[in-house]
Amino acid sequence: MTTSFFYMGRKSKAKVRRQEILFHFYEVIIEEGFEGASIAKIAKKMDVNPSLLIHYFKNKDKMVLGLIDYIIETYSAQILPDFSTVEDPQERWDDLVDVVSRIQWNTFLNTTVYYSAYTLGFRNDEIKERFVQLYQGVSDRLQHEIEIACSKDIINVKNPKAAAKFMLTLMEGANYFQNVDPEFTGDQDDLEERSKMIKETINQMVSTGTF
Amino acid sequence: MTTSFFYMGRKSKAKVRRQEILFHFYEVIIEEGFEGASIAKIAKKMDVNPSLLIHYFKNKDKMVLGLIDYIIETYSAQILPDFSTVEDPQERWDDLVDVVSRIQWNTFLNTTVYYSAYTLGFRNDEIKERFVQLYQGVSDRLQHEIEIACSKDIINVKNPKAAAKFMLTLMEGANYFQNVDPEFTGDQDDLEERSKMIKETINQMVSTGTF
Amino acid sequence: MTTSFFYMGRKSKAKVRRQEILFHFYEVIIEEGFEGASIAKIAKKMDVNPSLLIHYFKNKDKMVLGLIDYIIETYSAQILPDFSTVEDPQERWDDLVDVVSRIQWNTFLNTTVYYSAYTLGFRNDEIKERFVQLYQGVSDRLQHEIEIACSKDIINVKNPKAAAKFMLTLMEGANYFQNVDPEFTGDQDDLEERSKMIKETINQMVSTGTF
Amino acid sequence: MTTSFFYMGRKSKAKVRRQEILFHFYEVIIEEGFEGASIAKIAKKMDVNPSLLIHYFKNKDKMVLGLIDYIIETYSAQILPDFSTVEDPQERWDDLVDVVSRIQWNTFLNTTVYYSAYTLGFRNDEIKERFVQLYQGVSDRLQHEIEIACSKDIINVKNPKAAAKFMLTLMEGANYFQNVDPEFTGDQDDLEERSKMIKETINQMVSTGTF
DNA sequence: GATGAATGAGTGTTCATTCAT
DNA sequence: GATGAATGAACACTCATTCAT
Repeated sequence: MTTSFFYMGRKSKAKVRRQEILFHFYEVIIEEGFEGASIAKIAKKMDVNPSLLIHYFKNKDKMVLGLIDYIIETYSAQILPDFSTVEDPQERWDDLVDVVSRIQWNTFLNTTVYYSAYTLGFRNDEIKERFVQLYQGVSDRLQHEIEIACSKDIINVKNPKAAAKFMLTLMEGANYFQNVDPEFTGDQDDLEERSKMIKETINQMVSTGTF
Repeated sequence: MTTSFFYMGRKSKAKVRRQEILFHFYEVIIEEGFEGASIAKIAKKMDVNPSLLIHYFKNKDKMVLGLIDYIIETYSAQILPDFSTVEDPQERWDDLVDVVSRIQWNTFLNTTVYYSAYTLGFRNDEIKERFVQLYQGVSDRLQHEIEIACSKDIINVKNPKAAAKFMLTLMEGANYFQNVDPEFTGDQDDLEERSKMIKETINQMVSTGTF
Repeated sequence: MTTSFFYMGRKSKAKVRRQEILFHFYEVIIEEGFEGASIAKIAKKMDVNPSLLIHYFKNKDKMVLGLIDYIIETYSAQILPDFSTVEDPQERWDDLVDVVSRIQWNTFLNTTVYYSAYTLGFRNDEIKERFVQLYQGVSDRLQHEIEIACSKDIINVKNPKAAAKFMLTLMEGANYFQNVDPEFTGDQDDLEERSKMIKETINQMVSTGTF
Repeated sequence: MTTSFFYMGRKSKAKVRRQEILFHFYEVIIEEGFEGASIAKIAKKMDVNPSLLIHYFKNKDKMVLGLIDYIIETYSAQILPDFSTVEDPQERWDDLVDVVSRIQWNTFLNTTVYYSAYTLGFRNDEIKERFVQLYQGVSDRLQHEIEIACSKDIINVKNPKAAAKFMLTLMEGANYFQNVDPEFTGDQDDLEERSKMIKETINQMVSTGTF
């Protein structure tokens, strides 16, 4: 539908509304699970008519895709800070490893929502592709940092890509396992200890020439 | 209650039926996702009446719990073989590391089904508990093997529990990451290479006194 | 779903229920038009749950097809009586022409329902086919009567098929036109007059060698 | 109210828009049936906002009435040409019969649309009235031509109105029947043959004093 | 003149489940 | 042990329509 200059009609609220809807979608999934998150429930939570959600997303499938994007953007934006401002190379590398070892993405992304989305990817290529790209992006950034650290002789790695993947594997494994570790308390000491272990593992691997 | 032959037969039939239902439940989840797996669809696939499923499981919640058990039993039974028959300690350790590094549980448990079940745990304590116990069991067995290898001076580990957790983390991380790695082809060479890297990582960590 | 001898389950009411549903479908169309005949309205009229209609017909399309069959069976059963018992050939022919000239199928089939169904045929080959066969059947029977009358020298027709089609055309045209004729009162005298004219037309055509 | 040039322009734009909407309404009915022709679909086809259609027609009922008018105007305009310019009375009559025998109104009016509209008349007096008047008009014109032909001794008819109705009946019956005649191919020869038969029938009836 | 926001009733259909047989 | 009848709540979605801009 072309919007001519003369007949503009009502101002679009689409961007804000869509964001708002996705936020509530997210909230309902937390409370009721992905399979329990119906349009009606989301609408009720927003105190609007269910058909309004359809108005903004055409159908639920597109709403789910919107949510996936929302999740992935959140993840991307928060998973790794920008290290390019850190001048000292040793410090830059230490910062990176520090961040990687401390990451608990269930603090900025609800676990149920995240795993629900991730699981959808196995039966939906469009969704899978987004996750692939997400991890590709993170992997690339890690690789980039590894290469820099390497060039400054901070670490010793022949295959930066493999090393980046190893780091990612460790990050994800730690996160995954945390969910089922009965000894995981979440308190500061526990987190510190785990972080330290991951850090040591990484440093061990990047200094002994394994990669 | 007498356990006559007849009674056994009856009981066994119910058991078989339940197994059969769970198997089809599993299959439907693969095709339609957890949220798409309805009693009607399962019944259709089995070519029986939907009421029959209710008859055997009382309600769907209990059917889901049955499925979780089914999954966890499968996982438990297949994740790690029994190494107690291997006499040579070095060989026993090598076998273990070999198995751990090669594990791809998506070969014996469908990824969608597994992650769906895993995700349910975040909102259902009963389910969570089963997963916790599952990993606890695996962790205990790994720890046990580490202790044996340690006592025979094959490896050098002060904190066997931490080492076991590290191995689990690596296993799960590798599995998780595989799903989103665009470079993962699944062919023999690729698998071999990944396996080798995990093996080296483990051996590196258990020999340098990190744990 | 196979119904073994041993486990028969509950007795099927399908045949009766389906008929009952179709009857109410028909009734609702009369009151609200085809486009206004929703499953909910039919169910309400029957004082049952809407999902019960789905239970018996799977979906609305199949319900519509069921209705078409219902209509066509009614039409077939009532449009022409059996003339084979009439022994005297002249009487047999006269009876036929009498019936044909008097037919007002809106007395045994509601006009809205009938035309709605007929109209559906233009966009649905399955429905169209049923109407084609319906008219084919009537045409065949007319042709058969014409041939008999011909062989007994009651009438003089070289092309019985064409004559049969002409009679059908006249029948349908008269019915169609009646609906939009402001002078059509429907009272006895009017009907008689129209009937007489059709009769004369037919007899004129089958005696002067037009066919 | 002054009919200034400007005002004319505005008024004309509305008229054009309304025509445009009705045209697309018509098109959607062809594709989706009357019951499937929603405002949203029409708007989508026109690539305008649904509210615009309401803006021009107030509500759907009035849009339907507009469509009926559109159909009836088209029908009226095309069903019978003006014969008043034909001077020779025999030729004039022959032309008329020729036209009548050849009419296939599904060439200038889609069958689905026409029958849908016609069917609506049974439950809506306003619509019925328009169809009645439509056929009244056609009937009057036929009667007029019959009277002229009679006065010139081309044909022999005592009851011109009855003869006109007969012609209309034949026209409509032929059209109706064509839709369900499996032997109707639509090719030139077939049409020619049918046309010839109708022509003969008419001429037979208007010369033998049946009317 | 035209758009987009928003509603509320309604659509067909699926859901898990109960109960009679 | 198994089926089929029946329900009632819920599902995603479409409907015509109103109103603000």
